Amino acid sequence: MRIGELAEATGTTTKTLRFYEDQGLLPAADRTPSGYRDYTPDMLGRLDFIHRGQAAGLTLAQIKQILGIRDSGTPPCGHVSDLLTERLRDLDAQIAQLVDLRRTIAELHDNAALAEPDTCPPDQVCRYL
Amino acid sequence: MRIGELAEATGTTTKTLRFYEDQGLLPAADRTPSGYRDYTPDMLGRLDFIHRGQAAGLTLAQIKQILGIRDSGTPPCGHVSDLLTERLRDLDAQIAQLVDLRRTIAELHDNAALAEPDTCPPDQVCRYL
DNA sequence: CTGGACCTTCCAGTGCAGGGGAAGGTCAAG
DNA sequence: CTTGACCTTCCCCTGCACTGGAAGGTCCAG
Repeated sequence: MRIGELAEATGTTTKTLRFYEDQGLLPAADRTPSGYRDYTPDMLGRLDFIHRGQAAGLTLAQIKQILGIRDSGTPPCGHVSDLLTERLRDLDAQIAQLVDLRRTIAELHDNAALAEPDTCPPDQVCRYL
Repeated sequence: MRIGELAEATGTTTKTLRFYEDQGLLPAADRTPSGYRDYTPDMLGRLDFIHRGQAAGLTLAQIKQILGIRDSGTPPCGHVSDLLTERLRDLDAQIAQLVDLRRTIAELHDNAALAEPDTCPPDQVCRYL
């Protein structure tokens, strides 16, 4: 299977596939006599895993690490579980921060609704922010 | 006031102040005879505004726009209010998306807790993701 | 044998908000 | 008179995940 076919089958681009190979997420592909990359069908599952990892908010570096564990012959499930735990912690922190920010902005916005722009002192630029 | 003093007074760095000047957020500063930047105290308020804008999640480009309105002699309050409205919309969308993702990841993580790694099919890399 | 679709490598740029560090000028204290 | 802290401009680097484009090779249909 050539790179264009694999790209289409997995909903990505040839550029991205070469980039993944370069970054070590995909093994160096076999080549046809003329130098074209020639992929085996198991790349479909690997690409799918990469997409699932991205959907879960993992970085390519983290996904690469998981793939490395799998490639070394060990089921990476334990590490995946750890990463998911970490991801949950990060998400909770991130959500809390955004909710906080939302509250702050809502207050500012409420104040701005009562605005008397002409009384806004220029040295503060705008007092509603 | 020299650039180092202004940086310290506003809790930033000289690098950042030169960068802001370069990006048009700060007007080109006056110079001493020897070429040093010489700031007037009203930069304190301007820098403070920039920090408030950043704390509200505005980009430097948006802050620059507001400053431009103020510099043209108009109170920018109306535009600020619009930006805050937009920011609220974006934050709501972003929070909803993260909460969604959190739920998905929590499910994956719960599944992973019941993991039997040895039954995890290699072609999927890890089925708990 | 020519055109077009596909493939190759390599280099550079995107957005965001700065940071690092070199090479050199300036100022006040000791 | 020198030391050290400060200032100047300049250009490149960071992280993240790609994307664009140039220059050239390959494959197949007409």
